[in-house]
Amino acid sequence: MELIRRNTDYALRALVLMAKDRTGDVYVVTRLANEARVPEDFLRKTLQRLDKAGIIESKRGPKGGFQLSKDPARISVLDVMEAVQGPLAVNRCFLKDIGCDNFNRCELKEKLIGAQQDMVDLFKSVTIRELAAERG
Amino acid sequence: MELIRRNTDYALRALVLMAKDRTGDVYVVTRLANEARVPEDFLRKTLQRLDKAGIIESKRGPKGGFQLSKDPARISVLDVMEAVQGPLAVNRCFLKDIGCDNFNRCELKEKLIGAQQDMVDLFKSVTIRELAAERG
DNA sequence: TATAAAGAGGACTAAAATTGTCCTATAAGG
DNA sequence: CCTTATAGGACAATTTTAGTCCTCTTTATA
Repeated sequence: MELIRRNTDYALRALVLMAKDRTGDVYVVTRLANEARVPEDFLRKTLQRLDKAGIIESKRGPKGGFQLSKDPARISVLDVMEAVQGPLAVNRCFLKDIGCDNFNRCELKEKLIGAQQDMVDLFKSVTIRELAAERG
Repeated sequence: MELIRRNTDYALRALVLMAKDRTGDVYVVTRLANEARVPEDFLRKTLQRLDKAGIIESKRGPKGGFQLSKDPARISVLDVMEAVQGPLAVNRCFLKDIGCDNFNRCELKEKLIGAQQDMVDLFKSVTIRELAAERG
């Protein structure tokens, strides 16, 4: 069971690259894909989602590419996960738009609702800035 | 993205049923499946995993079935998740037997390792007894 | 203004994981 | 020895995830 899927992983790697040498540059997917060692087309799709979520900005045409649109300290792993792999939930019952027939009579609910929030908080507390920080 | 899969969900429901009216009885899968409203054959497979993990015991033959082999207060949701859907990990790098080529040089690692432990603790802290407790 | 360099977006395929079913074997009670 | 139950493996169906490809649009600039 893994919580962070490949697309989120790829997205995080790309964001870390962008956050690292932050000259305000625009990054072309080809370069990001090479450096992060991930499939280019797939990464592009993934970055498009980050764009829609307002985490990065895209620019078309020559000299185009992707660019952080926020301070890395303000981008959490949760933001990225949700942008890229959808809402985080302990299980189906807690998913937006799905819910559960049985929700109001369910014994499992009460405790798990807390667990879900804890998980959300957890991933909200880790930011790209921290991930990009060099280790000693 | 959901963390608790269907098989774990089914397992939890069955365990809660067993924990509730605890007469030491043995439960036949057919009954559990009906009451929990889950596919019988699939549930049986799932219960076999719980058996191997030592969470329940199986008895064959007439008057056979499944039975809790532990105090429900000593069965955590984590136990069930791991028995039924495998080890819990934030991502592949942290999975037993897989690891990651890049593990020692990875910036993502440090923070996520903490997140993983927090999640484990979280699910370890919720037990079947609590799930089975009637709500007021 | 033509060209080339990007991303946008959709269709599609491939692969993998998950869920579910079925068949035969084995154990055990009456 | 018959019936009830699980064990276990093979298999099928479904869903999710990952990845590719083709065409379109945007835009810098020669």
